[in-house]
Amino acid sequence: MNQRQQELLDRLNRTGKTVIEAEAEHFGVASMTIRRDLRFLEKNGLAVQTKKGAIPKPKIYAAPLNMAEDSAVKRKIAAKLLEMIEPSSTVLLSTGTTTLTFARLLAQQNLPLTIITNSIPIASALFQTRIKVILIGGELRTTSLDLVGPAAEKYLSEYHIDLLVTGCDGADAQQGFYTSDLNLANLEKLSAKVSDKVIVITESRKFGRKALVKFAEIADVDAIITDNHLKAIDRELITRKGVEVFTT
Amino acid sequence: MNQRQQELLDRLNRTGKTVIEAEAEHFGVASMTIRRDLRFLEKNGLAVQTKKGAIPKPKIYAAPLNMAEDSAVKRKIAAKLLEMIEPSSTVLLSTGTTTLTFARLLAQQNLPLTIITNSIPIASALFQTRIKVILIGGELRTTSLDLVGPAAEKYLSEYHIDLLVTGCDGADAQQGFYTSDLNLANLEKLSAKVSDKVIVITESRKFGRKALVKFAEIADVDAIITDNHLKAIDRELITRKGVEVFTT
DNA sequence: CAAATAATGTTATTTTTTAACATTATTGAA
DNA sequence: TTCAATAATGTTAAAAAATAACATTATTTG
Repeated sequence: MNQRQQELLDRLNRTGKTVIEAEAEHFGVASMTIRRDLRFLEKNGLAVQTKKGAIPKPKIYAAPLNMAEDSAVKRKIAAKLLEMIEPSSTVLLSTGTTTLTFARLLAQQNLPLTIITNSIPIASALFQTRIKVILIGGELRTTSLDLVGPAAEKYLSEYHIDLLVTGCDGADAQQGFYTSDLNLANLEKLSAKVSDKVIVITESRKFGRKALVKFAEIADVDAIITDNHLKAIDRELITRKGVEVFTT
Repeated sequence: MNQRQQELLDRLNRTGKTVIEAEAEHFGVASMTIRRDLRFLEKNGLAVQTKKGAIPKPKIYAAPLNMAEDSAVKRKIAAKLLEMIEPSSTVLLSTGTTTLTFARLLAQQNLPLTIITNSIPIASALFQTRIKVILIGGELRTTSLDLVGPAAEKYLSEYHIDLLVTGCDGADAQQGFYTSDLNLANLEKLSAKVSDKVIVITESRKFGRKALVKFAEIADVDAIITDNHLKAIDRELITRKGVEVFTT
């Protein structure tokens, strides 16, 4: 990589994008040269060519972040939740793919909020918005870029939260909510304890699937937001326990 | 957003990219329609148009991660530091570009270590390695994806650290080390207090530049690692205070 | 130094993108 | 329901961008 390509990459990384014609002029070279540079950077995994230039190659967190495909169902659930958020409140947003979808939606709004989370992808999604972000410390899970463990619990225990928003790996209309990680289950239990209100957001297909550890009873939560494929019998069971159900 | 756009976005997120002509065929519509869809997705911050299609919008602001250009100087300093690391020790790696370069080097080794850090880029760099990573919680700084503030200090105060490795924004051979953020300075002071040993790694060009807040005296640290352009007079002043100086 | 090689520039050609308008579908009010 | 209004999609010509191929200029190296 030559001097010009180095500088080009630096400028690209600093500004977030580059435009061929402008760079050609800046460096005083033919635009074909910049095109060749961008091809080179792309081939080496440092950039992705766009319409008239390039952007930096999406980096480090890309994989774990993309794994949370923003499905249409999740986006609808997130939109429903958004209606219920009080401006200026403090919301604890637990790790998960549905909660991440919600965070991305939040990032596009202009709500004054404080978000506390144990998920690096969620914290990143809210980076450089009006939202004040507090990341819970703890041990980094190698599977999902989030923070759990006793240290995380200790950290969280000092806070008071208006609203906890969490997802789940499995749910049962009679039994409650499940997750597949013991450490995370402990953190979820504590989260509910320090929060005034608890909302679970989850795709309806999670109902009927149990996972490793139960972290909450149905009656422990105030509301569930899910999609409109929730079975009538499940809905009935849940509302009978005094828990509100919202569907998309 | 209509049905087709939803599905297009889902496919895009699942596969990581999309090609106009292929999608036009898949949906049985004119390629112009897919073009319009991609424009729409781009306008809504969900995708970035590329040469013949689009990729998902990079989920995280890339600049602070990339800003740590791994300069040759920084890589040499990092290599020097690596020689001094005790296996199985607990190292506190503070936020900064030079420390990030070191983290990237660490990720390529196979050392059993525990790294505690307040930097998301550093934690990410060490993701999925043999290294156990503990991320200090706290308030997310909008400039640099790291965590500071009273909560971070409280969290850190519970730990005992073998070695603190930190950089600086400015240094003076008589006065000490400077940073440009008050919150970070407080955290650095505390970090030194809970650590047995302190090493500062910094490019020599930082000497002679003072920044907003002093966070340590020269004599507070055990060693300084820098490049071989450190002025002889500075080196003399530092060693006279009983602080070791290593150069690349 | 001179041949070989690499980098850059130039330009004609191809491909992609856009804009503008035509056509078809959808909506909503009478 | 009909029928205008509006929105979505299709078609095509024009513009812009990207490429390939070759010319020219630097740079290396024996």
